[in-house]
Amino acid sequence: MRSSRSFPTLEDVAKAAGVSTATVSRCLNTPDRVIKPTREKVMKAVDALGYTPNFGARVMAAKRTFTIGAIIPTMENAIFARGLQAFQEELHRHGYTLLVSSTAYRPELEEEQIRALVARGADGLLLIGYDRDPALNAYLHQRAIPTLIAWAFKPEIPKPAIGFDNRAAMARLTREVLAQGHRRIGVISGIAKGNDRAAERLAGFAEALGATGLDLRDMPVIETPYGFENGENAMIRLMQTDARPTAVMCGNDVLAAGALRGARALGLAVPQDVSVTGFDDIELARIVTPPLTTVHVPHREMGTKAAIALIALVEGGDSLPPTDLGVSIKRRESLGPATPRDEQAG
Amino acid sequence: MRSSRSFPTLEDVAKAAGVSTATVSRCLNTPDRVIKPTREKVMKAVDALGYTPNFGARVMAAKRTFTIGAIIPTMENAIFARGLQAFQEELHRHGYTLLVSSTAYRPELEEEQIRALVARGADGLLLIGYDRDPALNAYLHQRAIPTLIAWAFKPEIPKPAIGFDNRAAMARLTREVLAQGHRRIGVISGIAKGNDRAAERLAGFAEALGATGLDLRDMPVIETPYGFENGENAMIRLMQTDARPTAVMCGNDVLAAGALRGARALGLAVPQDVSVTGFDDIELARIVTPPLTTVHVPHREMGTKAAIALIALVEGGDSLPPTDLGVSIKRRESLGPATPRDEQAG
DNA sequence: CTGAAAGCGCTTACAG
DNA sequence: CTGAAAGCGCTTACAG
Repeated sequence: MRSSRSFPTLEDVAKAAGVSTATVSRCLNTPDRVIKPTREKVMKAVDALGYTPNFGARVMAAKRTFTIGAIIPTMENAIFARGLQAFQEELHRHGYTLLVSSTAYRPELEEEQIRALVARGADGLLLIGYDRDPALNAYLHQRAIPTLIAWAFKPEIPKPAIGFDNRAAMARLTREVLAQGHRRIGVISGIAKGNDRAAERLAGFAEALGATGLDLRDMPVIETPYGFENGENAMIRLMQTDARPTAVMCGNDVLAAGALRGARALGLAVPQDVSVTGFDDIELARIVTPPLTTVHVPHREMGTKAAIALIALVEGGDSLPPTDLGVSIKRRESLGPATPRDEQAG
Repeated sequence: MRSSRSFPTLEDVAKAAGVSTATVSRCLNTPDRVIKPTREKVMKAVDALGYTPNFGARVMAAKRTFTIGAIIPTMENAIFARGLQAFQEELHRHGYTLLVSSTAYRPELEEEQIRALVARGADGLLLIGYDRDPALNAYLHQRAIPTLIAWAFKPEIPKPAIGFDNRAAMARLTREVLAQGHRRIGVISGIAKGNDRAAERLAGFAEALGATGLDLRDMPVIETPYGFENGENAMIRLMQTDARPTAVMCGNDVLAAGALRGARALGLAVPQDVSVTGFDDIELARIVTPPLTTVHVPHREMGTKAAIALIALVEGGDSLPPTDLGVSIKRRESLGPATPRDEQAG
């Protein structure tokens, strides 16, 4: 049993070294405020006793846990896994530890998770996207928990955020698709409700369309949870209609990988019969055949910068302007020129 | 500033409700030990003040954090991401929070991470595999931190573990490959040093080979860090030798996906010219062309059961026997019968 | 540069 | 069922 055996305390060390507990504490936390001989005596005692500070006591006295909480939709999606990995590595470098929780893409669970992490003493919080109940924002504000929003960036919202403009990115990719002559473009989107990144991507699509005089309402759009099989099924549905799209833009790479397989199941060649695009540029985008034209998002960079920004927030206390990481378009084989309708209808 | 504003304390609640702090504490932690009228009075005060327990104080007094630490090689590998996701979901269900740290596949970092999580007050630890410095094991034992090993299972080692027998699994898959007539089999393995799972897979391969009168030393084996491009390069190297293997077994699915692309780069058809197998059965195994024959590992189940077992260890205190989850072989198109040497040499 | 001492906000035997 | 009080092990003004 853990509690029955007791570990050496600061006081034990102080006694062994013949100093006060205050001095031991200083040796450990602010060593330059102690002269060298004293410090050496103390450190020797620390080593001899195998002393480790008691976490709870330290937290209570210092009112900080050096712990950062992150709440993400899921670790199973490579984009969050990579970003979170980089986030954790950077936190570790600064002496912080990561507390994680996931909502499994059920936004209604987020509040409970936030409260749990706050109750666990998280010094700061990393949250994905802006969509949130005002009451929750009020709670966060009242508890004065530094919070950073990642994976999204809206210049008009004055909250600390680090990410990229999903809408602008999708608009850019759409313009590339339009430039290839496509005029009938299908969309396989993630569920937009409760996911502002998905909603923004759809909005960006509509925006680029509008600029060319086209209308979103004329395009076949399917919303489906992110997932390989869902992409496959959606693709099959889209291509079995009378007015087949010549290009299908997907809400992320996983959906696009599924769409590729859907096309194959239908005997359609990509991009000759139909073009496909993704979003995120995860490893999968390079692995599938043909490789995906997609939006490259710097996930690791986002994670690293998010860690730095959040620590600054926690330690500095003052707010940070939203920062836009920017994305680029990765041109690969899955996007080609539009094929005249009659030819492809075969 | 967080520290300047102070939140209501237990004592504030006690005063507001006209009871002692002990009673408030009981209402929150062991409500059945308080009669209903008292409890209602207290809860009303809790709500009115918006009271939340102070984490540090609670930890110090209770000597528990309700926090579990996990140290994994990386979140970027889907197998750990999925398992950890399930692990976290189950922990959450039991009121525990997950603290994560990763070694980026550098085993020498593990000790530091373990100490950091212990210092953060983790009530228990999830560790991957058995390979560990004896001094570290001694430290864990001395601190009396309940520890569970996952992703591996060795019946002969009497430590709490939950996983599967990597060696037996690889031996089984090898027998399938042998049954297809392959006698010259290449291996693209993960780095075995410091990774007992990779080492065991290699050992399982050798074992099955030996049972058929073949010898590992006659087979071309490449060790390389897990990674798509590494698999691709290794495959190209293997197939450019004089004595080409007719089948290539890979240490995991990511390497196998790379091998598939390497084969394609060389103009080799899979499985007609060369068979390829994977390990893990992540989503990718179904996505690539052709889909991979691989070992199916129940990652989510492992995560969920690991959480349950570790909580039992933390709360019960007594040890658990190692449990074997078992794996199955997924037969897909990437494995086919061996082709006569002269034919394929072309 | 160092020490005595208060205080952080809970939990939990121990009484009653 | 409830309360008074000790105690958990640190940190940090405040003196000196």
